[in-house]
Amino acid sequence: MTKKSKQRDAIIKCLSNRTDHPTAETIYKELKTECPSISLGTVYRNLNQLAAWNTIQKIALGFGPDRFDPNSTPHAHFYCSKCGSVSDIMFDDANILELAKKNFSGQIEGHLSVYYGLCESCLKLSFK
Amino acid sequence: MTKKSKQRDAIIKCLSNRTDHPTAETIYKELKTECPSISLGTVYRNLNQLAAWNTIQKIALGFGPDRFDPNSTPHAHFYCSKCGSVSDIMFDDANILELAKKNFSGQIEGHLSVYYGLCESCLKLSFK
DNA sequence: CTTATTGCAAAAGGTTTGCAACCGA
DNA sequence: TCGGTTGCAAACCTTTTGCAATAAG
Repeated sequence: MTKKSKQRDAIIKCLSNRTDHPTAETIYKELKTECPSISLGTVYRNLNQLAAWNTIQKIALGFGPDRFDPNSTPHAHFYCSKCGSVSDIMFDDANILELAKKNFSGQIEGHLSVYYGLCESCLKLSFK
Repeated sequence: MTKKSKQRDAIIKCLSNRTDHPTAETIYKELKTECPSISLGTVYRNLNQLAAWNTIQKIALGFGPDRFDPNSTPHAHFYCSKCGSVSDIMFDDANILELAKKNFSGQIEGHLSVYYGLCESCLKLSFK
């Protein structure tokens, strides 16, 4: 049986208000002001729990700390190698999964997909 | 100027003889018999160097230790969530990159792509 | 002789975990 | 009261790094 907790609620609220796919540490620091007793371990524990419940999504970039996304629908992400920002790339995965399945003899259940390069604003800056 | 080293050659040879995308630790243990003085730090240093030279490829799965692939051509990988094996999925990335570019306003330079599920042999076992 | 490379061990970075205290049902 | 949740700190896992010694050119 799962009980409600002030900390978990605060974590969900904080994550839902953001579109920047923050790290556990970022969330921890933000919550520290409104809930000074919270600990980093609790943030990690709750984020993992929420991800296991498929309420949120954990995004591994392949380097550095994991990011978290309040949108648990499977979608690809983009990492800007200049400013470090992470954003969504929304498009239908179906064709991609089809293509992958055609080329693989096992059973594909999911896909971690991270594109990298220059985000829109860094791209603009590089032309100045 | 880059000098040749017995250790680096042994690492390349070891990796080239494998198709299982080993971790640095696995390579280290295998080399330990033929070259007992080698250290894990040296294995990491060389693998990173070779990846930077684009001689090999470093594969981040998003969890656990990184894997290494003697094939530096960009291609997707598959991780079996049952047996932990990593294998290649070869197919043309071009359409996928096209699709991603259409849906993103920045400049995409590369793509980390890891599928997961059951590999062929684990799939067979699950029907027994 | 010069300097890239090594082995070693310590440190870094990110995350998990054990445990006693706490709090919600 | 019962057991899920917390805060804390220590442990963990993987990888990087500083440094003196070694070896390639």
